[in-house]
Amino acid sequence: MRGTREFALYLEETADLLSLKDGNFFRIRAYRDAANTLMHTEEELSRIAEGEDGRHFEGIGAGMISKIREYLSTGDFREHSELLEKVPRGVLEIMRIPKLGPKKTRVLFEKLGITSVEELRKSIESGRLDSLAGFGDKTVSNILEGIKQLEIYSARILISEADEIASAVLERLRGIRGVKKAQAAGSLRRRKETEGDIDILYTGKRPAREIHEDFIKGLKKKEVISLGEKKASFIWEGSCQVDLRYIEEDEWGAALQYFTGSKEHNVALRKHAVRKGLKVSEYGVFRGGRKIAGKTEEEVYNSLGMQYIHPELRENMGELAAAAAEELPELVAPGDIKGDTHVHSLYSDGTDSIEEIARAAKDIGYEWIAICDHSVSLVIANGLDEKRLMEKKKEIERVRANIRGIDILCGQEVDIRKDGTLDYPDDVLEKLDFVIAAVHTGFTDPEDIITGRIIKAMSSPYVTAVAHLTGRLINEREPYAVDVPRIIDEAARTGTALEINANPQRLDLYYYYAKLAREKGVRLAIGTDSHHRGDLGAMKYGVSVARRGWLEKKDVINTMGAGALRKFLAKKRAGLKEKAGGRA
DNA sequence: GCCGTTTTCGGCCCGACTGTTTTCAGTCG
Repeated sequence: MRGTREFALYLEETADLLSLKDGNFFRIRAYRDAANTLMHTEEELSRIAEGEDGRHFEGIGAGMISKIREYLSTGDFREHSELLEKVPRGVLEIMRIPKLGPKKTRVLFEKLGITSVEELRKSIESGRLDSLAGFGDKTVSNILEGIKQLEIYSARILISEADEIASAVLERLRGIRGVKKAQAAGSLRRRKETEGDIDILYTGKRPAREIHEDFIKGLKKKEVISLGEKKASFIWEGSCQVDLRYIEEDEWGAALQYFTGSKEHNVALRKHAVRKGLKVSEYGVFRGGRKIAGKTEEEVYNSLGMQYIHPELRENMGELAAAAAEELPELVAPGDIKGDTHVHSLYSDGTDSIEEIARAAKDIGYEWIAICDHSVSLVIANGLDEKRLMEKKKEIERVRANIRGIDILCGQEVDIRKDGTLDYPDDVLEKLDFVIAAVHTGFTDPEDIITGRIIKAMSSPYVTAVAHLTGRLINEREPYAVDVPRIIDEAARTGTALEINANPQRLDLYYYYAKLAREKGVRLAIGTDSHHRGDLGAMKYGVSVARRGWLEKKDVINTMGAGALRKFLAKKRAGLKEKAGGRA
């Protein structure tokens, strides 16, 4: 799987290099399509190369198969290595500057020999671009601004930050005279984990340019990127690009569909439409010159002979075929959630007492909550030894008696030690209602070591779920090396749940692994990893990941009532003890 | 380079905004 991803990146790079060399447009796209397919599969690269010349993988044909084979035996393939000899990687970096594409980058490289962003900046300062055809004053100043943007805004923002920005922009927009309805589209509406920019659509009864001009009053001039009749782009409070788009009322559905994406979903949808003799654009669905749909999204999908597809599913991962066959899943929804599986209290590194947490959970409408503090090894987070753990258990019993209507589970987030053993002995684990096992050490160990630790932990009858499986912190820390598909298989075998960590900086398990887990019959546990009761609201981000992973209510243990949940917890213990010969 | 309900060749998704080349190319989504 690791090899698959690296190979996909090489394909992507080959496409970039070809575009600089003025390669055939469709050939370049074929490389990108193949890269995209491989980015979204869990299949081993060697398995793909074995298969019936890869026919069942979209965009992987005989040519790609032979490149895969070459890559598997040599670590690279000829087209890629030869192109890289001719074009330094620094040139690819230049192409990432906003408003610089392959054509202009190529001119800079071939006419002036510029091979890095830094060199480009110096060349502009020394006036080397002044006499270059196609590089007027405006273009040059845009490049300088683009270099700054590349540095400042290159990190994608978290979905939680994007939600805040979108709310603020929507509030401002709705306050402008003539604006009727307004809504966020784009990756934010698909609830993608991070956003590169934010798309806002609106309808209005005043010329859009006037509305745009009203909107940008108060923004700094350099924050305004473009200002057109239908679209305006700007940087919101120095952090993120926002695009506003004016939409005609009767084209709302088509526009919302189009600007929600994903790009891959839309391309596939349009191909599907073409096969049916129809044309889809952001203005509607057309047969010949006649518009047959466009007012609502439902209408758009229905006119193409398929069910409405929820935005979270629109990643071209099989949703079009499922919608055409009326086989889309009934996605789990925020209202289905009856409890949170991962909350820290004052006992370790949280800020609230168990009673405060329980009352907050009850206010949300939960039926139960699992208080999972850190275990003894995690000294830095005030991990609990056995004595304090028993105090915590007693306190939970006291609070349980005090607050009616919510079940409090005594849980722990138990460290998986370096050797794969758990941080408490079995007789202590047995006293807990809910155990999530987690890796907090050895992040740089190789894949087989970390995978082995987790698999060993899952074999314990007391481990309910594995927390934040890859350990990534978005924009801060890369995931550790772990063979997720193997762990999913093992989770299925042992009846262990896998956590979807709902903290917006983690969102780990990733949605495509959640989908794989569902396909293998593994249950998912959504935990907010809250350290303050105000963080319990992060549940919605976990639910979004679940929805993006095609999960239904029955796939998510948070939808169980307290009684059903306790039965589920007992089942794994009983099952694994039985397999161990009934001696445990 | 991929692909097939116009099928082994000849197509391959669609449109807006910007800047500059006064009729369009490049970039972006």
